[in-house]
Amino acid sequence: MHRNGIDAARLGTARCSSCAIRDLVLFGDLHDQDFDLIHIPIDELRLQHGATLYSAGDEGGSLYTIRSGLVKLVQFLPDGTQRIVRLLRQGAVAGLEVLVDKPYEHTAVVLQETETCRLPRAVVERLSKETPRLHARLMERWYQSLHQADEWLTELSTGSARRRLARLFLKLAADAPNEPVLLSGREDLGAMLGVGMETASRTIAEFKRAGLVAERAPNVFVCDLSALEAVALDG
Amino acid sequence: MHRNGIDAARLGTARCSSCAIRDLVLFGDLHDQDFDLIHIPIDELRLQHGATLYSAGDEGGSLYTIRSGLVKLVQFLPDGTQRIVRLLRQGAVAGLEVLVDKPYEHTAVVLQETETCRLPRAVVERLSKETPRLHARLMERWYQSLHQADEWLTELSTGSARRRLARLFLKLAADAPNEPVLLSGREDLGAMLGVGMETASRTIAEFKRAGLVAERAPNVFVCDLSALEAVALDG
DNA sequence: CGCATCCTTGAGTTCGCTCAATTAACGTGG
DNA sequence: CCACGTTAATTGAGCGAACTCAAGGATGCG
Repeated sequence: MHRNGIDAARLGTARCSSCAIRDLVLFGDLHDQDFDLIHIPIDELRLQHGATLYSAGDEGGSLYTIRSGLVKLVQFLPDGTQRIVRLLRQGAVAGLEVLVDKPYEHTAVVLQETETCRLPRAVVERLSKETPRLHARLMERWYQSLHQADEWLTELSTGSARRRLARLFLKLAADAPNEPVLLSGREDLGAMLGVGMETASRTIAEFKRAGLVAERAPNVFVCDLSALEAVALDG
Repeated sequence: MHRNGIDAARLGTARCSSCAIRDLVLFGDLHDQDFDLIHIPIDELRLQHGATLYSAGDEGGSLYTIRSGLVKLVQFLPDGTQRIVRLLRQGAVAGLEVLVDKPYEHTAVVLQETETCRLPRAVVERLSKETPRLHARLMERWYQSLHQADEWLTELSTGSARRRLARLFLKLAADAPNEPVLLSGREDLGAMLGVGMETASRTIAEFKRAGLVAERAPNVFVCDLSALEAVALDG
């Protein structure tokens, strides 16, 4: 399952009822008696940059709740090129498709050190049968994924490379406006925006010259959000 | 609700238990006693080209099951341009977002004469509480939407206009390889592929000259699928 | 120190956009 | 029945953006 054994550290068996980010995760609404239904251990994992949660086409055994970090969902085209279709952050769920008995649609790769809970399919299905509360949570995750997919299409796949890049920075900075934005290389950047990596590099360089962003360290950017906003709209 | 009263004909109150396409629709798995729970009428509507099911931002009152026809989901960008993010055909559901208490994400516009069942939110929620069978169906719809969204991004928003157009034809012809493909104008075509309408027109013209497609009547195309396949891959 | 990887930058070409003019199709009213 | 107006589609010309191919720096690790 885990191709990069080196990069996957099993932290232990999760105790959901005392989860620190309980209100964010899939099982947040469950009660103690609900957890009694779980007889399969839920592993908690820490994964390093580059580790693979699962690969497209694998028969899905588990869903993954992202507790912290950043994960990319990659889709490969017949011609070999790849496209990043979504980013997953704290609270998101990867691998929902296993709930409808499909193999994984994407390859899920860790971009920044990630802590995740692996939820065996059987656990979610069992709980889903018993407790209506989980349904609402599940639908919210489906919605979030779908919403992000649509946003990705309209915001990051439409308009000039300048505008796309500006919108990406704004999106990544959105929930922590004062924190620097962390990226993971020009190649990935291109794959997110649907442009070549040279174009990504050139556009970043241009942004730096214009003072829209500054690269504090490799792939660590501080952004002038209002200036980026202007670029996202006017070009 | 219906901006185009002219184009919306109320066919009557649906009787789900004798639905002709029951195995395709959302309520397909329900039993007679389930339907007893419904005390709100489900309207069946016939809508003409150009009619609007709902508009982005509206507070969602209902979901819509597409019984036949073709509907586009359109998203408007801040700068005024619009992008078609998905097409809905027989069996698909529009407006799932109302189930998580969100306003409609898109504007849903009829491209080809469409028959649809309007499912008031309260009905779906009520049934969803009572019968687990509906959950599976609902998740399948979420999955279908998400899957299509991802496909749309990788197949119709990546690569040259030639390749995108070829892939669109293949996608539309997929479930009826011998039927002609129906489109709805170059403007919409551009909005699906993320290119200008002039480019859409030019590319169609090029395909016609090359014998890849033939336009039997305005917006009615017969396709050479294997030739299109080659274009989709090699360019 | 040397190799590998990632990033940058250049030059040339192609592709798609914009603006604009022309043609085609269709429905209305004279 | 034809002239007209309206809307959609086509086509051209010029421009700008992004791609490709390729070379040259930077950085880090063994």
